[in-house]
Amino acid sequence: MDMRSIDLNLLVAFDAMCQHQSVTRAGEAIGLSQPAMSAAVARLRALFNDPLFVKVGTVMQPTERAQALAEAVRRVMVTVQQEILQPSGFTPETSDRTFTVITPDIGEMHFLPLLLAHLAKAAPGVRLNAVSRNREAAGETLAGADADLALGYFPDLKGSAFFQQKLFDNKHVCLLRRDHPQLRKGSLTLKAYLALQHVVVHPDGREHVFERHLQQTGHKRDVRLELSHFMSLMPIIESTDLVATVPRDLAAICQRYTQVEIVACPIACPVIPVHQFWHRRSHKDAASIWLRAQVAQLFKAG
DNA sequence: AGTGGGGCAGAATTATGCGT
DNA sequence: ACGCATAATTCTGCCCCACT
Repeated sequence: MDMRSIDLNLLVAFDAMCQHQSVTRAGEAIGLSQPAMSAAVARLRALFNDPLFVKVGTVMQPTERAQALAEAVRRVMVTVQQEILQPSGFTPETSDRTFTVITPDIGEMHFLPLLLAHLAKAAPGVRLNAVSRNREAAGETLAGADADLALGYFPDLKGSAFFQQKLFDNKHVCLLRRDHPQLRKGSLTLKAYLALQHVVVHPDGREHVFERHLQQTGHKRDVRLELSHFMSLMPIIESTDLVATVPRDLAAICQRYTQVEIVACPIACPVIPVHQFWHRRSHKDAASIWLRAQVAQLFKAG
């Protein structure tokens, strides 16, 4: 049977007949006169090649064919009512939605603890899925409906397809172990900074703002260790004389969990603007709007 | 591509017949 | 008397085509 040959309103009539077992009552229930309802039943009979409802005493009793169809038709009615005709809204208190957020490992450390704590109270059924994407893939993932939000520094997410909201500026600071000899010598001068041994993180596919700035200004450092993950920094800084130059939010997390100190960086690198990004596809989506509002409330500076 | 008019098919309504 | 089916009539929505 071709879907196009069926008037789906006939399923409404069928469902009403199952519920009321009377042409007149079923018609009243769905706003049809008795003759119109009778005609709808006649069309259903022709469609399914079965009487569907036969008069037994005072009721129109469903035939075996009608009984076999009834449950499936009811499911269609419920699905249409609940998932198509319901006004689009988002109820955080009862939602069991899973939000997917693109963010690098720094972002996971910075955003997720606070966001999760907030969700536990405001939306206890909501789940979070944090994924890491490089600069090019972040846009494709948002556009492909595989993520709701990107949090962090994504300079490539431009154009009319994407919206963004600035959350805060991240500047670079230096991270040394708490009993590092340099800390006894006062503030960190450029000369002292360049004389130290450095650990540098090159996360895969991410923008290396500070490295690019050093190249442009011609400063040369003694790099003793290169890493691909920020997570490894904490035990390494804590147990060596190496210095790392990292975004302030990461440095603050390291300081919270390990014996390290934050020192102002003597090289004035441009600040890194941290935004939340979303695709125009989810711009009007009630759940996405709600999530963006929570992120802005929790992390937007000023 | 969008709009408006004519024609057509089918669904709804009214009136009525028929069976229980 | 009540409820279902049917004939005649009316109404509505869709399609096609011409026009802008």
